[in-house]
Amino acid sequence: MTPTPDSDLQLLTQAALFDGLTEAQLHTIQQHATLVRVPRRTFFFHQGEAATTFYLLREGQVRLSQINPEGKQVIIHLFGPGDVLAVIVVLSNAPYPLSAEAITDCVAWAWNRETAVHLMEQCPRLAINGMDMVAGRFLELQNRYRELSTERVEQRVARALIRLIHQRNGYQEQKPYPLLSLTRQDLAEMTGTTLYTVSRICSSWEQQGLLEAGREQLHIHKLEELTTIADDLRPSPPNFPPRPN
Amino acid sequence: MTPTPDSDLQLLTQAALFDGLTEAQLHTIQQHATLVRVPRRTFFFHQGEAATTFYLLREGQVRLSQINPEGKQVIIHLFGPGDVLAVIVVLSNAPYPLSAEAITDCVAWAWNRETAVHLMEQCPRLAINGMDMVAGRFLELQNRYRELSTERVEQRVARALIRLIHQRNGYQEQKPYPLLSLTRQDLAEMTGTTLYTVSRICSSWEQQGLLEAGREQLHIHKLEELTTIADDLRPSPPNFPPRPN
DNA sequence: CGCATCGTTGATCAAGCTCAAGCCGCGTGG
DNA sequence: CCACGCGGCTTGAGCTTGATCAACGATGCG
Repeated sequence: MTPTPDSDLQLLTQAALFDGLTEAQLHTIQQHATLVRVPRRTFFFHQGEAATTFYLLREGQVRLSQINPEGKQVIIHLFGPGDVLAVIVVLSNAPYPLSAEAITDCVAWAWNRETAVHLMEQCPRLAINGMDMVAGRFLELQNRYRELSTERVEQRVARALIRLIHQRNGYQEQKPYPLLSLTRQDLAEMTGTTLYTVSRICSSWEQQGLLEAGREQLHIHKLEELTTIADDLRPSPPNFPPRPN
Repeated sequence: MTPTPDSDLQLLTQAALFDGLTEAQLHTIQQHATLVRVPRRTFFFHQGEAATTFYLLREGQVRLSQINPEGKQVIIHLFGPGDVLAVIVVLSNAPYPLSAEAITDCVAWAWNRETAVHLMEQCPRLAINGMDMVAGRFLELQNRYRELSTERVEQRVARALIRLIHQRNGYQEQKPYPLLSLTRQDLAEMTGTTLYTVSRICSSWEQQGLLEAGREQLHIHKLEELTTIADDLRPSPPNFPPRPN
């Protein structure tokens, strides 16, 4: 951990978490921040450890996952730059309910529990922003929960890909949209299915020219088609009238 | 909507949401509150409406559910007295992402969006408490998501019952623990399965003397056994060595 | 009494999980 | 530079869980 150099203040101010704060407040916040580097395949924290720190991710990709007694993993979220790690849990001093692993080399700002609470009590705006970010995550999780309850595997995988493209590349990138450092296993753990099923689905989509599949990467050619797959409701024998309603 | 009578201030102050606030702050909050009554089978709000109001539930049971394009419902949470409704969404002025229906006659305090944001900016403590409550819900949802991903139906139903007993009756009640106003359909929508499967499971449990099943109610006799069912990992043919590890 | 809502149970069937076997590509060390 | 091994991926065969459909029973309410 090294003290944050001045040049970083710029970057800090751009984060959604700090929207609407005054110069002075930003300065205080920045003074209490430390910069951490977390190399690929190592952990920000493990499930069960005391939640002492929260992070604002500057560079890299982070996988938030929970593991159950049987050893099965579930991916709750993938984070990218600008996202906030462990805001929720750091307020109540419960243990981390899940683990955060760097999928690529990461750089993040870190604050500890006490300063976090203190800062929020000083500037309500910070608490409100935090709540807002939690809200977004909450909505996403709610939707994924509904999908897991009601949709078939193929649809869920399609949605997962769409979601990843939106949040990772922030849209702008050219077709074919790339998804890197993403294993079939990851996709399976995101959608509540198995490695095997994901593999079959990807193969089938590749044959249809929908995407190009590679080791730890996919390149999506026809996003629109994925969308129609995701929204396609057909609990019925092949060749069904599109739906009477 | 009627102005809140003074006698209610007592009750207000007990809510976890208002923990650690000063007398003065409580008074302000109370002044902006209105009391609403929502009869059984009617809605606090519907999915898709603009989120204008948030609620603190005083009496009754509320079902938070989301409905998908196909018309399938999913129950995200059941609320009881002291719980907070729609805190998350009222900050961002997005539409309600789900519907809230009274399963029994309800009484609740209500605040509108503007006053909520205003109050939180005034007393950070309120924002922090709100975040804390959201955090709890978030953790629950995360766990249910993992369960839905990794566990079999029977386990999920067992867990759902356990959870309901804890949060409804707050423990203290005598065996047999009662669960009222709870249909098989509700249980199915909570656990991501069908009415039929839940019915079969309940029948089987009843035969084993684990509980007593009735119309819209269950009386749990052996909570402990439910726990062992919930934790029972056996992805293997009957009569399997308990697990070597 | 009749209707609506809720619940039960059997028969059937398919989606997707599991297991097994083998391929491919890459990085490491001999 | 090659070979080896590991991590990731593919594909087939078989099987299980739990969904679906259908018919009927029970309960309560107006």
